Amino acid sequence: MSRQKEVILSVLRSKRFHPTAEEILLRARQRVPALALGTVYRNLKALCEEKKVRRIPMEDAPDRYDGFVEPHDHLICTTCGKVYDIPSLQTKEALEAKLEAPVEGYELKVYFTCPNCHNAS
Amino acid sequence: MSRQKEVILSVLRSKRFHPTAEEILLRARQRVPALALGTVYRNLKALCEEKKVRRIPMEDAPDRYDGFVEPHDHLICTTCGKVYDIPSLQTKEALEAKLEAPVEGYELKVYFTCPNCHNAS
DNA sequence: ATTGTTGCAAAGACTTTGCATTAGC
DNA sequence: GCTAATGCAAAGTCTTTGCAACAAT
Repeated sequence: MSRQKEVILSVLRSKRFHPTAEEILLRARQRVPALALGTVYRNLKALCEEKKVRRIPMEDAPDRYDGFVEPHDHLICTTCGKVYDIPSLQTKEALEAKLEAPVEGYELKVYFTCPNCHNAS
Repeated sequence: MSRQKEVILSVLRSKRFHPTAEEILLRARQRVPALALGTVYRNLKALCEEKKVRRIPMEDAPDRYDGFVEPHDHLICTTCGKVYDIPSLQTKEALEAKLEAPVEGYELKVYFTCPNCHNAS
């Protein structure tokens, strides 16, 4: 694992947040100043394939990435875009039982207005 | 409602499918030959805001659109990308009860391999 | 005439990729 | 040395937008 990949992964594991590729770049550059955005994307893609990182595709904004890969769902503020973790509200097995067919995975996103944004309005 | 918008909506309501903007363009041009892709996007956006159409954001492919707006979820083939409707597996109310917070909406996508693609492999 | 929409083409946002260079065995 | 990964910049994909022309009152 290259230094760059290592740093990108450690940024994602450093705390529970859901940064974009750009945000990862900024933090990782504190340790690898010459890091390029293309390298961030390349390594994120590889880390996702290795199941070490999870991508959170966003609807109208850059995708976010999650260093915590145990099953959980996401709660997304429709105002500021911030992403919160929530416990899994579905299981693959329950879905398979309902659908009576094998399921490869699922993605549940719940939209709300976070307390900050709610108070601000 | 302009002729263009009307035709776009009727394409989406003509049958249960989940076309991309391009696919809508091709079908709508049978009735409005000069139709432009920008106009399709503009009208799709308006129709979504009017809640007459639902957008299905896709992860690594052009978004798809759905002319049926009653609550339901989507089953997506990871091989061919085709989208199938399934009955709602969640309700907003159930989510609110679990999360103990007001919820604006949710999006559940379940991934599988459709029978066609499964047989082909 | 005025207002809203269109078609077209250019711009935008995000992500991927080609390639010469560099890093690590 | 050889291979894999990088930085950089250019290209790619999908979507949005500015604007002059057109439509519909």
